Amino acid sequence: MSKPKSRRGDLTRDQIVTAALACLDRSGLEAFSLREVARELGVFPTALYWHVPGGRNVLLAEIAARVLDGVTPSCSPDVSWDDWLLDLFERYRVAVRAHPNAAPLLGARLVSNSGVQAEMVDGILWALERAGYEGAAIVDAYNAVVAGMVGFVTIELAPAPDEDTAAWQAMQRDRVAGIDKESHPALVRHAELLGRDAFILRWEDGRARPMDRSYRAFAAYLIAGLKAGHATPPPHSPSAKKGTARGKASSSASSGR
Amino acid sequence: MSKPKSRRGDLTRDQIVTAALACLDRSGLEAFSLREVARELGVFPTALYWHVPGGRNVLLAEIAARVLDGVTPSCSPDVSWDDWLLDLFERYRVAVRAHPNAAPLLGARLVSNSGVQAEMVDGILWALERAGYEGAAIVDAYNAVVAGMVGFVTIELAPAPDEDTAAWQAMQRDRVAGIDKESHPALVRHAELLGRDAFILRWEDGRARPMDRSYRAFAAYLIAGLKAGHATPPPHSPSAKKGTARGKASSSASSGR
DNA sequence: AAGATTCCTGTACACTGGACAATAACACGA
DNA sequence: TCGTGTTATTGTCCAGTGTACAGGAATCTT
Repeated sequence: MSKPKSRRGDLTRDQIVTAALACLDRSGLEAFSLREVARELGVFPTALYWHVPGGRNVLLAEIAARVLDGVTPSCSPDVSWDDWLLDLFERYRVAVRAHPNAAPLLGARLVSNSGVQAEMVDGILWALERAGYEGAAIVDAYNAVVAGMVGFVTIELAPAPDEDTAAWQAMQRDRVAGIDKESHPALVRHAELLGRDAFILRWEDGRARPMDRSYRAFAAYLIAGLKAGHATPPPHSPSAKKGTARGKASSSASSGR
Repeated sequence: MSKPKSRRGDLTRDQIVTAALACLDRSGLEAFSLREVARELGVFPTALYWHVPGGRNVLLAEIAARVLDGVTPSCSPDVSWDDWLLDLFERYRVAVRAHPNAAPLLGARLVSNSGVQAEMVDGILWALERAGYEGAAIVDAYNAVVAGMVGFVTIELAPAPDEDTAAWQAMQRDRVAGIDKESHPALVRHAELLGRDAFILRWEDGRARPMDRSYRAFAAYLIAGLKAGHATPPPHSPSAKKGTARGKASSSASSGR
């Protein structure tokens, strides 16, 4: 699988990305190294620079693009816009779950290859138009969709520390078990149910314990909000002063375009 | 600030975390190194291992905890639950924006220090209880809140590539400018407005161009969904078969406990 | 046949996180 | 006052990283 190289001019950019994705799947993002990719291809590390100028970061971006290849559903007018969005949510998650180690690339980097994802962007806008959004409001709605979809999956798959998992899991479990009943009553009240299925408290990541139900609920919340939000355009728009009341805190405001 | 060390027994864990956070703020996460932290403290790199067993990763986790210290608003029954959530959203973002380079730590890692964030968890649950959530549904609502809040900010602050930004920005801008009008009509239609304020298309990250308005809109959507969602409990619950209609795609389902 | 281009081999460098042993400074009981 | 053990830090070391750069061989062009 790695040996039948060595001929001349065989090394393709695609091959490199494929091999790199395989490495990433196998060894995780922390341990990802150009040298391992090169080893896999039976090639000197610096050979990669010829096909992937820009080196490591560019290669990682390429991987991200590859992972997201083909996620966007087709824009058939037969499906309602909200069903289309739900479909996109589902497919995105499936695609990323196929390469969970790539999740941080998609969520915690400004992906450069907007070319590849153009159809996704186009699709979302198309759906939101059909939902009644237009003008400046569509920008916020679009950002909400992307942030929700990408954000949830990124966090769901955020990797747990790799050092002896057993001990760490036990520690984590004990920690939530030993939380003060007096000062954190609500937490203790639901500790049982939250257990391994709640962000922050859980001791397994989304690989070991998928969060299908929560993800679907999340998508439902968001889309419900988008349905309502278009009727009453959120905060901004011409006249809007107290829109949604605020509490306290928050120093920096302003600068929102 | 870095010299008056050298005495004995002066090195504290807190000092280390402080210095590390300073390094992170200055040099970014990619370039973050124990050696730089040690240099800042005027100390040998391996000395850090004494106070921070576990090394790099543990130190990063510690930083994350430090950044989130004190975000959670107090749970006064005077504010409505949705206002309280809005306040949390706002404060969380302000806290992370103060140390944008730490954003990936919060969003793309399973933070271990659940102890520190116990009050946040407790607060969210308290708010959701007042919103009418209980039983299994509260888990999903909780996850939705965390995923939304953390997810958005993580993506907003996802770092742009650091290599000569000017050239990269130009390239990125040209790319969206040159998108095919025929195959991506909706995109081109809104390209003007989306421009620098939309995920994926933008060529600056959230440091250079904050997304205040979109964030607030996002929070509003989500909370609106949570209001509605509690009335009609989402997908699951005893009898629920077709809940929300689905489109196509989606191979893997199941396993949601 | 000769030259230019394309692709890859090698070498080199500055840097990383972290294991480990030696060593200095202190605390404290005798 | 003197050991003596614990704590905190210094050094040394190693395997491994990304990538700049100089060549050299295979292939294509003329």
